[in-house]
Amino acid sequence: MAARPTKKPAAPGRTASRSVGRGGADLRRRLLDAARRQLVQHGYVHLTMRRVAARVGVTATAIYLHFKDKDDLIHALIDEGMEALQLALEASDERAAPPRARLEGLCRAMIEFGVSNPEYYEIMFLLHPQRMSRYPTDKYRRARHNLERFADAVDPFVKKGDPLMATHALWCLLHGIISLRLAGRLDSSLDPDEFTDEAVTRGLRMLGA
Amino acid sequence: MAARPTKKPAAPGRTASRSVGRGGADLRRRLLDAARRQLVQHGYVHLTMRRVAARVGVTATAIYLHFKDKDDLIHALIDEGMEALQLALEASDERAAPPRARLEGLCRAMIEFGVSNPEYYEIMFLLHPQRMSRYPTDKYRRARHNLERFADAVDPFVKKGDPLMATHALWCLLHGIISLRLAGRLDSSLDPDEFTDEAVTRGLRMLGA
Amino acid sequence: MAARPTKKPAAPGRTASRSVGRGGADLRRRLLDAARRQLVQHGYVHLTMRRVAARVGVTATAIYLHFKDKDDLIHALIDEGMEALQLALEASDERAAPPRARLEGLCRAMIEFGVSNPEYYEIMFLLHPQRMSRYPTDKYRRARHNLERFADAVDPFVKKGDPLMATHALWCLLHGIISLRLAGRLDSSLDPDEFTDEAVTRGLRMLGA
Amino acid sequence: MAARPTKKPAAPGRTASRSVGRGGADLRRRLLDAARRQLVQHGYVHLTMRRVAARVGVTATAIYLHFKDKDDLIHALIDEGMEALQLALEASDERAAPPRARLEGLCRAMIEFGVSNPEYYEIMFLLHPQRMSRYPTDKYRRARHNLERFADAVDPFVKKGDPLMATHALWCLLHGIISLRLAGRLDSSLDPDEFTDEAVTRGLRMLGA
DNA sequence: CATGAATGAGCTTTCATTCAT
DNA sequence: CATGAATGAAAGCTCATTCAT
Repeated sequence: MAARPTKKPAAPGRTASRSVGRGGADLRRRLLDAARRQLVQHGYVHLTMRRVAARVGVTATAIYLHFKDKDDLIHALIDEGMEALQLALEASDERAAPPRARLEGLCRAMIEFGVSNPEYYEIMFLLHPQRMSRYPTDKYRRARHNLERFADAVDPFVKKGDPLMATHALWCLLHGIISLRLAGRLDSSLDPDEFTDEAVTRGLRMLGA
Repeated sequence: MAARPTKKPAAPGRTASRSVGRGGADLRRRLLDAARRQLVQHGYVHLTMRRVAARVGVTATAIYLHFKDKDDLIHALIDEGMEALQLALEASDERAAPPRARLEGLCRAMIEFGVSNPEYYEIMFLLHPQRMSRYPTDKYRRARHNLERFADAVDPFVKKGDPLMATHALWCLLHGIISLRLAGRLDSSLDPDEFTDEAVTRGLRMLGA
Repeated sequence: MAARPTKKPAAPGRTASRSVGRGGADLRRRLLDAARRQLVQHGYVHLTMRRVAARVGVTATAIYLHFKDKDDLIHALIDEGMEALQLALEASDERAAPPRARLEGLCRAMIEFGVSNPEYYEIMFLLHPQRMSRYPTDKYRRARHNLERFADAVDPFVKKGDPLMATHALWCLLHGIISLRLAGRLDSSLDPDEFTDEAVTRGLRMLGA
Repeated sequence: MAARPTKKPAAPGRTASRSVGRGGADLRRRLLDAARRQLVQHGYVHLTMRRVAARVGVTATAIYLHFKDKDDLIHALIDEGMEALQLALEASDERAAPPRARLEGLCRAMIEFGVSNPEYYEIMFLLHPQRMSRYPTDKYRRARHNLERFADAVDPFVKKGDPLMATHALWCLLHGIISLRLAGRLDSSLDPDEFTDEAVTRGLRMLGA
């Protein structure tokens, strides 16, 4: 029933979502939400099936009605994350704006996403793919899509040299900012927001803007 | 290198004694090496005492002769890593060189270190401190020391603005480059070395060099 | 008896269901019984979850479905014991009988209980409370209740002096008798029953009866 | 006090016992002392070889030079305890005193011993013999000797009935008093010393005194 | 007389997962 | 659609004990 179609297309979130009455219904949704919360609170390792289930108010067994196994659950989470990021970037991508403003907006949106969705960011970019039983690589395509949006915005600035490389460099900077902030590894004397401002400015300069 | 001599002052690696059974007094070294390897292969959680011991050819109990507990083992690893990085940076820090060359050298050394010591890099910068039982914060001082070296090299380039922030921005870029490479999340069409070159160049430009 | 119905209200022991594998819902009961037996055989420390489980024919893990942890299991045992003793004393407390007969009956019942329920007696009175992770003190209230029954029966005999002290003295005698018998520390040339008779008689005389 | 000869008569531990300088010498003595202290602090179970050794400042291995195994150590402790009790009773046994005073003195000495040597008392009378690998029963002979002293003192009071039984009854009372006190199971509203007085008085009355 | 290094058995506990209902 | 009962594997750790030195 709707609630996040098992795999592909249309509806984001929950579509019709009529029955939320109390028990049954979109359990899948609630499981994912609980899992996401656990993820950020206790980290990947301590995301246990039992706890997720308990938080939602069902038995651990119930999870297996909706997900093949723990990895499947994580994969679904990654999917969601990818989609969420895509939406976030799309929403703040002002194609009509002047190139510099557009790119700056995208950068800020990216950082904003990472910082305010640490759970997603973690599984999307921090989890070593080798360490979770094979996340189907085609799923990463959506990730590439996001990168392409950046490439598109970066393009106007790159006169000489490979635009792809330039994009990647920017991407690295953004990733560095986000992940160090998430890990609490940024000097505590730095004001996070102020630093973000400066880092983005420098990021643009890096591209020659 | 880096070794971290605790008992045997002399030879780092494993001396001559190739012994495995009793008598292998350099067991500590071998345990650390095995643990480091496990860490990068399976991650923090799945670095198990049993596996580490087995890989070295001893019982799990034997580990406890050299390390108080799992955390102690990890901490020792971090210590080693910190020292190794410090040495690596020190070795390639040509203070006498022109500012630009010096900074570029440091950046390259940093990336080189991260890429060729994934085990160390991971525990040093990717592990959430909250998630491993408190690593004595004073140990992080060495980390700050490394950052300060960068700050020192960055200084000449920053005419206006906070040099600390500039340094951190560069640090973020470097961290992004390393961690994405380690996670295999960099576009496969990119030549790693070439990209490193370009990224470093852009990094310098970011600072106004 | 005493049973401690938690799930199945009816039959104590093990009902009809002799089942061992799945389905044996009275596993809790069987675990408690096994634990009790282990306790008297090997003592508190060597009462291991593994052994208890094995004796019953399940995995150690299964215990944790019924008891939070080892202490929880022990506590449940104490509870049962307290209840059993209370019932035993109540059953043989003939309030209507002449004071001497009543008190004598209680003494005999107490000894009888201790001697024929060594497992219970041990955890109830021989275990140092400091040495088992805090048994909720309110649970000891039932113990006091038993003592009060004795105090009530002792009262008529104590003309002068503190009845509480007299009761405790009697209690000490009874405890001494039971625990030395349980530990096999009573001279083997003594006939246990005969000795009990005499000791009780002397106990009453101790009170002035 | 001779240091407790290893087994039988002649040479006590170290013979001349000259060197107590610092390290070596009467290690055996110090081990026993440490063990006894551990016993009372952490209980029988947590009396570990390692801890005992550490407390004394030697390796666990060193213990095995002086004791066959853990049981042997405990046995030695029991021996000491028996001897200590014997000495304590002997010291306070005023054979010349009037019967009542003599017996009362013995009772008090016994209680005093138990209460102030909980470590000894525990292993001597509270440890189930079945649970420690066979303590040579002949060692218990010394225990019997102590009992006989009581029997001797009790004798004058027993006009009718078996004096042995009477003695045992008294013994039970004393044991009850001591063990309940040690276990902290005596009503906290009772003043220990006062109670001891009363209990002893009643104990004598129990014998007809 | 004593150590340092190591073992092997065992402990409690937790986890993902399954199966019958 | 969901549960309750159970499993098997594994984890971190501790203990008594031994052996070579």
